[in-house]
Amino acid sequence: MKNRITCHECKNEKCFVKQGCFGEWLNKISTNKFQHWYKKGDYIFREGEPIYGINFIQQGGVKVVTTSLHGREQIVRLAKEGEILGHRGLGRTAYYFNAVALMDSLLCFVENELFYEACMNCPKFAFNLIFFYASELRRAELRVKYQAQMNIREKVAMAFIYSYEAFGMNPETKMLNISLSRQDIADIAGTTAEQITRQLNDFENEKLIARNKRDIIFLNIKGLEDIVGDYKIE
Amino acid sequence: MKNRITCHECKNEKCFVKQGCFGEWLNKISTNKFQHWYKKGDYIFREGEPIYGINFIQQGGVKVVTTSLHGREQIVRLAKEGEILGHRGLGRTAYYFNAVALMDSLLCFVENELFYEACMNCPKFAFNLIFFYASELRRAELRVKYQAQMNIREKVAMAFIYSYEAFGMNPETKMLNISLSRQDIADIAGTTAEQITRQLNDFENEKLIARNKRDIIFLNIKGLEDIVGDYKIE
DNA sequence: GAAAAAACCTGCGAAAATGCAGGTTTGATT
DNA sequence: AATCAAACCTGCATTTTCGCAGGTTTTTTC
Repeated sequence: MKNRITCHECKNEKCFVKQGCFGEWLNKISTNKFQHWYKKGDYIFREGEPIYGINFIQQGGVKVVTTSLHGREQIVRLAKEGEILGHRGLGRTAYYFNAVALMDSLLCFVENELFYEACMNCPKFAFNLIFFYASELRRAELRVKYQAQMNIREKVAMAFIYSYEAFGMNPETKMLNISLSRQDIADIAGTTAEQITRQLNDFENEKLIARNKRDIIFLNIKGLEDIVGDYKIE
Repeated sequence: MKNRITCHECKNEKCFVKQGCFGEWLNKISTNKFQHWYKKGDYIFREGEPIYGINFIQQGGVKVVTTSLHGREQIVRLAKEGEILGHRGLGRTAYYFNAVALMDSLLCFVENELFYEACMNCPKFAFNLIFFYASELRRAELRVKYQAQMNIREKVAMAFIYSYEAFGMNPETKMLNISLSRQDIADIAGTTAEQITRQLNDFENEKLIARNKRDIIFLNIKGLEDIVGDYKIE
């Protein structure tokens, strides 16, 4: 709750709240929201926990991940500052997935009642939300197809493209703006950490990617996109 | 447009329109909606076509399918009477998937403007829609995990469970209430038609399923659920 | 900065899934 | 009822993916 940032001060212009709520309702959310810092690796919520409200990422990055099965997890989404978190649970009482901070992150939390009231009273807020869901649904269903049809090479290329789109890269060093372990990348791609290493070798030989210690350096994003070129990327 | 069924006569009590719109707005939709029969195999919409409105299935069954790639498609959803169709395109101008009638089907079509107005003026309608999206998103993301982690046996079992949940079975004959080709099942499961045949052999030997010509007979649904038991089904 | 722990790399055999080809059954048409 | 086309079944070789095990590098801890 310390270092409190009001919605008016907040620089995330794409945040749903700033996009859809105005005047009285922006004030209400701004004064009634809770803020909390999570350290890298902290769980923001876990599957099965009760849902008291909804989160917005003020700073940082988060992975949404299924519970482990046969030793494997699946990363369902990467989210960064300005994005909403926990929206899958709307209308439900318990979370279905886990959310883990990928770096130190500051989250804004709005309780259910206030959120529902804002939906009812700010049509633009509700509408943006519906559009957002439609877009997320489309992307998730595309990913079903990717997992079903892509080979490992394509899946790994897609995992890097996805990470790049989610977090971007440092324009000078061309390094991915987040630290992902081989296992994290495997959990995005839907394969094993060993396969990620093997594909990294290939991509390095093809001058698509370089490695510096554990960091990924993007040499040729277009080249990666060409690998998955037959599939729709949006 | 012939055989017109008004919303008041309609027996699909779970339809979003009947659940969320009342009085004046139910009348407006009822009188302004279009109805159209599609024959088995007809395309209801195709990827890339402009979106003029949204569909509700009055009778019949539909598959939503990605465009073919390397000779493979992916069935993204099965939908039957009472369900909404085309909601992925909200806020967009062109469809992202194809919808094909699996049997002769009657669809109700509501144009964009009327639909948007109803959203704005019937809060329950908009709210139900948001909850529906949240639920669909959750299910789609679970399917990403299934495609990434399940083996063929589990995927095929899941495809039968999904078909059963989507369309049900005849209580006397225990036959699936829809005719799906091996290729259709493969496109749900995310594998090839040959694998479906092979798994059908196994399931038949295990007395989980029987075959009558090309129809599937469910002998032991619990047994199928046990195969995917480690995975969350919801 | 040394020691310990964690993450990463790589070769290889095993397992799983695929794709083809040829034969069989089913359903539609006349 | 005969014919034809489509859908289905099945064996087998090939390809792809996996998972272990042991060694190496990087990061963390004290």
